Amino acid sequence: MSIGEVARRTGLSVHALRLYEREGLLAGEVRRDEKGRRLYSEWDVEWLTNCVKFRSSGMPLATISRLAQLVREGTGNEAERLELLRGHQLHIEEQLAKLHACLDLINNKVAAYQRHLAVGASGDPW
Amino acid sequence: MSIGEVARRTGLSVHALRLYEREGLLAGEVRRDEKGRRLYSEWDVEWLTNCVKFRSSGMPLATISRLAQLVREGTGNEAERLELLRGHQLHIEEQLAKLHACLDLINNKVAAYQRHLAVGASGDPW
DNA sequence: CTAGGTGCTAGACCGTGGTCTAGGTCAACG
DNA sequence: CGTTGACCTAGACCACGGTCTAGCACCTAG
Repeated sequence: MSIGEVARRTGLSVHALRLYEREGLLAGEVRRDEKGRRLYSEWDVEWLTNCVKFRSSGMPLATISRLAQLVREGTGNEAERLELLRGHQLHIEEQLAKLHACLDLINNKVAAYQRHLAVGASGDPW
Repeated sequence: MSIGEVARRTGLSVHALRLYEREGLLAGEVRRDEKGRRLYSEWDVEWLTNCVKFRSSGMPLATISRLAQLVREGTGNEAERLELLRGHQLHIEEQLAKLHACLDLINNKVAAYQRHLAVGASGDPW
């Protein structure tokens, strides 16, 4: 599968795909054809799809790279992979808490402004 | 209240506080004492606390700045404030969805690795 | 008197995560 | 044959959100 195809399927740009490769995010070597063009496997696309999820939940490239490295190294380091994943689990839970806190704030403000606009209330909700 | 005190209370650095002011994030003018030092009100701290929440939920400085501007301009633009807030509401909901998607992935992987480690199963979960 | 702590401004610097460009190779189309 | 389009590398460039420095002023304590 060509880089363009993978870009379409993952939503990443070809630039980003090359960057990710340079940064070592890919578990599994990227093969090349005779002309030096990258060839991706179905499995690479799955992995990259996971990378996209990690990224969109705030995992830094360096961390994904570390995970990829562990996977590349093969069995024997499962404990470390687990630790890394659990670290990110915590991180996500913190983010969820912050998002909920902000959502509460906004919901209140939105409700206040809606009342304000509907009733023509006086006094600035803010 | 001095900038140092506000830094302590909001968790922002004094550098960040000055940056925020330059970027127009503060609704309400920051007064200065005779010697030119910033004086913050209790209300500024509340506002900044909200800014911190907005930031930690991914609202860009530019957007907070816009909101602050609307608030500074006084009543009459409530509809636009509401629109801005609802935009961010949507944004937060998207983030929540992404976080949950990643959390699902991680939970599965964590469970897989725990089984793997406990049972000494063969085959790499990844 | 002096040292330490706090504050000021202006502006340099930084990490992160990309994006874009230059300059080149190749294959297919018309 | 020329052009178009996909790909390659190396490296420049960018936005964002800060952080830090230089150089200065002031106050307080020792």
